[in-house]
Amino acid sequence: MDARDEGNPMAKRAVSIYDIAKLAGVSTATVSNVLNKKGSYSQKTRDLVLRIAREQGYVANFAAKSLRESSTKTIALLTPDVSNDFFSTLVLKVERLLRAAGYSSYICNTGNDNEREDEYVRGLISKQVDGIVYIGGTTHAPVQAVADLPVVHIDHTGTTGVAREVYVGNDMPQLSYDMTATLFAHGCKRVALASVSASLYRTEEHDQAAGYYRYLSEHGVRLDKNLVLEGPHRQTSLVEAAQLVGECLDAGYGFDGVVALGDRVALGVVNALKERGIAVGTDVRVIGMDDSIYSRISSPAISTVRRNTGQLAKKGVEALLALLAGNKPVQTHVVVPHEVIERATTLGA
Amino acid sequence: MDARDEGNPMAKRAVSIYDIAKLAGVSTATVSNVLNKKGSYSQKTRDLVLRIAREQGYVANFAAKSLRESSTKTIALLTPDVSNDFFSTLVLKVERLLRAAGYSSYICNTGNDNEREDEYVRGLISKQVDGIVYIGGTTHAPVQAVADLPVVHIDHTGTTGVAREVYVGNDMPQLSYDMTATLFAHGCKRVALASVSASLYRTEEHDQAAGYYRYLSEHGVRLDKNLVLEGPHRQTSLVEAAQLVGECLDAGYGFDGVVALGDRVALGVVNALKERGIAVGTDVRVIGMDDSIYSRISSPAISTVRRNTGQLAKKGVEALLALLAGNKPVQTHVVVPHEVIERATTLGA
DNA sequence: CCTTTCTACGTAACCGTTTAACTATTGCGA
DNA sequence: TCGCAATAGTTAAACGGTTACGTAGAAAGG
Repeated sequence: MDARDEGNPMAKRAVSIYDIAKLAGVSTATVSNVLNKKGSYSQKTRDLVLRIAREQGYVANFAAKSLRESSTKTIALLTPDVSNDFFSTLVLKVERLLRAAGYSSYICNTGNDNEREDEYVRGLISKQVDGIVYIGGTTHAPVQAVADLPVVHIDHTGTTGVAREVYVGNDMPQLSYDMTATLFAHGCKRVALASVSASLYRTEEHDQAAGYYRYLSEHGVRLDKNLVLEGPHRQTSLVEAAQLVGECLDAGYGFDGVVALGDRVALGVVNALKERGIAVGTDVRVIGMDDSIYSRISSPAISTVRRNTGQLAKKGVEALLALLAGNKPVQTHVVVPHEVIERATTLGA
Repeated sequence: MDARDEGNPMAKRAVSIYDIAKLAGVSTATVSNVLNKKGSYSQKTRDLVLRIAREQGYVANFAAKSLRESSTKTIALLTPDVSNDFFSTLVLKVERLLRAAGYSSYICNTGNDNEREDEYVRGLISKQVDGIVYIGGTTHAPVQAVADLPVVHIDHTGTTGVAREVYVGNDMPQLSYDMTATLFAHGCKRVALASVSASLYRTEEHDQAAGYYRYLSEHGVRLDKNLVLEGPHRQTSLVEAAQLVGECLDAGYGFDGVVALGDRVALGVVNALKERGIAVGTDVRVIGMDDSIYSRISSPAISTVRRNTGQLAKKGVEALLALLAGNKPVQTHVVVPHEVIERATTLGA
């Protein structure tokens, strides 16, 4: 009886390169060479080894391989909330591109909890990931020093202080500027700002609001603090947004346009307006942001800003692959253009 | 110069147990023992090793550890679509429970592509995951034989033919039965069935519809084929549902209730009805399923069925942990109770 | 004082792969 | 015929941990 067959009969060891070598009557080196198309071997040996490998259902031991090669061909994707439509879209697109490039992805949901994030990162370093992609949101505390891994931030603020680091995102101030401009272009006179996302996006959100303020000051519109609707940051941004808008209306602060920093927020606003019998798209125009499912399922459909997740993912992955290849990135801050999508809530009817 | 310091200066090797042993003047065995709280060592040695480990920023090499132990403490979570609210909730809850039990999760998005799923599974076996959890949807083709790993299915149909396998889910036929019963209890006479989810859930969906048919036959209600609204299965179940309902109305097939197999479908139905000026909740009552975000953001809020993701996750993880511990599962099919949540679309006003 | 039993380590094998370095055989040109 | 190169392999070390087993020294018991 082969020594390797002993022990717990339940736990039948997986077949290894060693077993194949034995069956084929060659050395493990040759088996390895054949399987990796390296070195030299005869056609006959190749066929034999391949046949046996298939017959035995051989599958390489990843741990052994990455221990030896000290490379895992795995990238960690850190995102605050995969159940967020925008983020999960981004995550999925990044994952697809990485897979096409021969990398596996390790999807981590941090819940925007810095402690959990650090815990994750420690685990990831232990797991020897080859790189890290932060997707969405903000990391408030400086991110834990991340060995010397390449890091890419997609729609994410926060720094790791690592040498090889690239940021990919939209020009958020310009984005809210364009949203505001769109409403004024439709003749709106009093435009409110609604921002009630979860605290996840605080820093980013601050940037976002900037464009609203800049538009007003550039166009000589007096800022009315009563029209800046900012709630405490809870999960249900939608319900909260509806509430804030309701309170604003009930308090008699009239407005004819709403810049909503997020489609969920916009949807809450639209619902609140509808409930009060206000004609959305004519009496009050609303624009959201992200071109997420929420803007499309709404009735009336919500105008929004497409942030171009496809490009964000593509540029991010390109940057990461460049870093992994050891190249210095061409630019450390990549800006992806956005696009205003007008629908019923600004066009009316 | 230490031999281990040679080579590419960029790629500074991570500090290993070997380095610590050298610095502490002990053997690697002792270091390992201290770090794992095994074996015996003096207080002095313990403190010394721990201090050096901390100072050097030691982090264990996961590949080496799992190669030696042939266990990764990692579970694969296979789900058709993480951007689906219901699935991602389930995934997140399962992940949290597993982490509490000391397991990492490897989240895989199969896109319900059997080929991609097989590719994933091969990779997972290579990565030596300790177990697999299928979350949501259906695997049409028999799932690839999955070594001898424990497998748990949560809200998922399809078999791996593996020895240690447990199913956790709701009683779907009963669920649609209860949905139908709810509408009839409100006095509805003609109840339609709308099912337009993506093909992801086909088998499961077939089960789902069963309760609708059973209710009708048990209560002597004649089945009107015109009220069974089934679209070709596309992604945008919402738009499609709205379209189907619209066509049905335009064709003059009246109804006063809709059983929608999914909240997205229900939302599409509600939107279509509203657009035609039909009073949802009084003229026509609608009930969805999953208690997802879609039912809550709708205005009017949509009645739905809570499937209890908390329990689904909990029972699933419990079963998996039992299997991992080598125990035979108490039951191979666990049924989690559901609960009808009535909101405005069945209660009116 | 001798034997036994602990305590506190050290030694070395092992997990499965890759790969540098080496060997043996063959072919071929000069 | 000799030398050289190419082909087809083999051997053994290395990756970074864990752990069975060995052992030196101290304490304890008779």
